[in-house]
Amino acid sequence: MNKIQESENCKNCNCKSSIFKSLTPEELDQIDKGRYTVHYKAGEILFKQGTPSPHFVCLTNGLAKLYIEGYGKNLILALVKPVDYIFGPGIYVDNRHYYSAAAVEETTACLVDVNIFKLLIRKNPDFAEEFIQRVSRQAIFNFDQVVSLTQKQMPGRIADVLFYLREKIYDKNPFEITISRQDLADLSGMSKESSIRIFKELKEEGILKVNGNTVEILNEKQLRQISQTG
Amino acid sequence: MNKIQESENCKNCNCKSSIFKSLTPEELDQIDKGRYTVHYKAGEILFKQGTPSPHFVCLTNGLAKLYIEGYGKNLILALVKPVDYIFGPGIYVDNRHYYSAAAVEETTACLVDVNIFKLLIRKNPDFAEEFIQRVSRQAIFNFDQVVSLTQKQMPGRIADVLFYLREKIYDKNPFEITISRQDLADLSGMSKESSIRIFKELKEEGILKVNGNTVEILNEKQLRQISQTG
DNA sequence: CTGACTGATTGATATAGATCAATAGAATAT
DNA sequence: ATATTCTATTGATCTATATCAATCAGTCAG
Repeated sequence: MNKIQESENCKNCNCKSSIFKSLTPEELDQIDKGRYTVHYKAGEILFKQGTPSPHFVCLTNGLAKLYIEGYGKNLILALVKPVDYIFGPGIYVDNRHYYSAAAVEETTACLVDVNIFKLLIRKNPDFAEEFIQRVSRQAIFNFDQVVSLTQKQMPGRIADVLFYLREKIYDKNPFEITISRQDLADLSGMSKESSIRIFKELKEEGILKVNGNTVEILNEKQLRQISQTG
Repeated sequence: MNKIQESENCKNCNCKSSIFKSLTPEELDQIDKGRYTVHYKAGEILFKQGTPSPHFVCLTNGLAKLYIEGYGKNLILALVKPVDYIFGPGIYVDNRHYYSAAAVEETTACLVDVNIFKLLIRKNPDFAEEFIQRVSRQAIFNFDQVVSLTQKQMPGRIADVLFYLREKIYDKNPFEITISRQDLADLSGMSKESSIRIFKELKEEGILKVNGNTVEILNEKQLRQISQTG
């Protein structure tokens, strides 16, 4: 991920998430007061499922994974890249995290006091609406994911993950995969070995070109087909 | 489900969903203006995935299922009973339904104009906050479901569905299952035949007592165990 | 009462995908 | 440079679960 210029203040920060666009300069000042910046090395945990959630996280550099620690394995709900924020549902329920977050690459994040955020939600209807919109989009994404995971076979699920990585995360083709094969498996709800095997098959069929961690989707049509047929 | 007394007006309606508690009488009047009551027979569709979503639905009687029509099969996201509302994420995104809803039993619902609802979200911060809380709880529920569906084996998934039915839907033990075996399967992400088989096994092990459609959880501890071990 | 449709049940079979085990590379430490 | 550790890869085996097919029970129209 490209390095984004950080700022000393939320007002003139060019890495602020788009939901903040409806906030006035004064409101951004409020946010800024309860904010601090933290750096994480790859692999480090931002927060753990089950722990209290006193702030929400805005990613300004790097890449993080959000994952549920289930029964033996993990399920990756989403990857988060700059500039996006991580705002779990627990904040409006019992102030706990319902999933864990870990840095996949070297990562920088702003932590913002959750109470200030909640206050602004009450005060600024545009901001509230923007927020509800984000939460809604997230829910729709989760629907797609759960259908993919429960109704498609492995090749379809891997296809979906590949499209996700290309369109939502790395934003180009070819792209360099910076997550591990285990992460790939946790994203597609299968064993690490299976994800590797499907990956290989797609490569052998000429649908993917794989060079180390650099992946290119050569035959988009066919991959789309695989995604559809499950 | 017991029949709940309906009213001619939202203000003195005793079947209003609890999120409306933060609304003033005037605001309830507004809701009431764009509201109408509809009856559905068992099996009838309230709305279809993909169609526009001009109102949100508040269930006052009966039982409905919310389900995603996937690749060949359906996935039931939730059952909805009185008094609860159905408010899909599409309303704040592109005004489309992202899942379908159908009556499982004879059902009555109030349809409320979505624009009035949105207006009140902007106007009344308590209402907005209440709404966000609901959406958050829903998200947490979905997390639990996706973990159950992707990481547990069939007995664990059926156990989860049984607890769901007892605790969240029928609210008693023994309870009478009013959904079909196919619905049971769509709730637990497996084939109809498999759901029947697991059901039978639980009965034979003495964990369940089954009499027609009346089910009693006899050994809660053991069923909880099955849910845990996957 | 009787055929005919629908949902529930059971059994037999096939297979997608997990698991286990071994090896090969890469990366990091000594 | 070498040892060590961790991740990636491949192969062999096993099993959970789907699918197919048949039967059974209940319900409804005539």
